Amino acid sequence: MQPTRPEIEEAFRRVGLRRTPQRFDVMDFLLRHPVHATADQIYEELNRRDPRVSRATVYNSLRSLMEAGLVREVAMEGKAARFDAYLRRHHHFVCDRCGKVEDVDFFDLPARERDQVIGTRRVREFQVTLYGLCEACGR
Amino acid sequence: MQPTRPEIEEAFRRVGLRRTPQRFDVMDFLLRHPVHATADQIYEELNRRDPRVSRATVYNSLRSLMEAGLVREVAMEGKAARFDAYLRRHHHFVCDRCGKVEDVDFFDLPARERDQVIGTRRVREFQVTLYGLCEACGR
DNA sequence: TTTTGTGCAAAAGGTTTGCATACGA
DNA sequence: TCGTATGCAAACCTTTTGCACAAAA
Repeated sequence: MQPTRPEIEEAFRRVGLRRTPQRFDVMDFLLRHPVHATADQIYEELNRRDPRVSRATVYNSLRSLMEAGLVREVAMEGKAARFDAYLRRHHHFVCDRCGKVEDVDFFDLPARERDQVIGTRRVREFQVTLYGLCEACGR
Repeated sequence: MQPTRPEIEEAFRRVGLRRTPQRFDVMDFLLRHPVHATADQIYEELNRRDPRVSRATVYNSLRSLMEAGLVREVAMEGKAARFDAYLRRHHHFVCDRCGKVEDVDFFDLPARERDQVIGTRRVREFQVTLYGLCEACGR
């Protein structure tokens, strides 16, 4: 989109991604809407603003952004995947009722239990997903 | 299949699920193969043993088992869903290389951090997923 | 100029559904 | 018997792919 968003340009440069308008817009959308949109929601919005944007390109962009580590896919039971700008570590909260996915601040695991449980596996990363009722649904 | 498996019959009775051969076999398969099979893998195996088993019925059975809380769906980024008999709480480990999903023993989260992070949301459950290299791939 | 991305439409999974029939309780 | 599950095939939804053209570095 219009506002230059130097952080995106810088991130693209850092990971060696070409700056195409479509790819830029996908990243921009994810940063502006931290609501874990589906590929289709991203497509609808970008295509409405600029009809040149195709569904395939949204998927392609998401893939390159994921491969570059700037975006993460949040696998959702049964439903379409959701996407998440991943510039800083965090966990997720999924509302049982409205299905919304919210970011929650990162926190670490208790080292003792974790080490006991992982045995000799080499753990690169972990992700905590909490389920329950979000603030709006919970009252 | 053949061996009566009283634990399954009992679980079905407990949650009020009819005992059909197909449904029973799906549950039995998941208990015998704690490898987080896809619906299609379950279908292939059951249909090979008994050609009367259809794909739709495998999906239907998985759905009723999930609704009854006996089975859990493990959402996998990009790929087909995997299914997991969920008679006791546990977490998951996903191998980056071979894609295998392993159960790891349940452990709790540090209460302080968790409460800070969830704020006023009502958390019903949580799930930790660890990523890395499994024992076989790690050396 | 070289390489990579884009758009389109078609294809490929994976999962759900409608309907007549079969089966469990 | 009554109500629910099954099997089949078709429908559906999401995602990927092949190819010719366009744009980035």
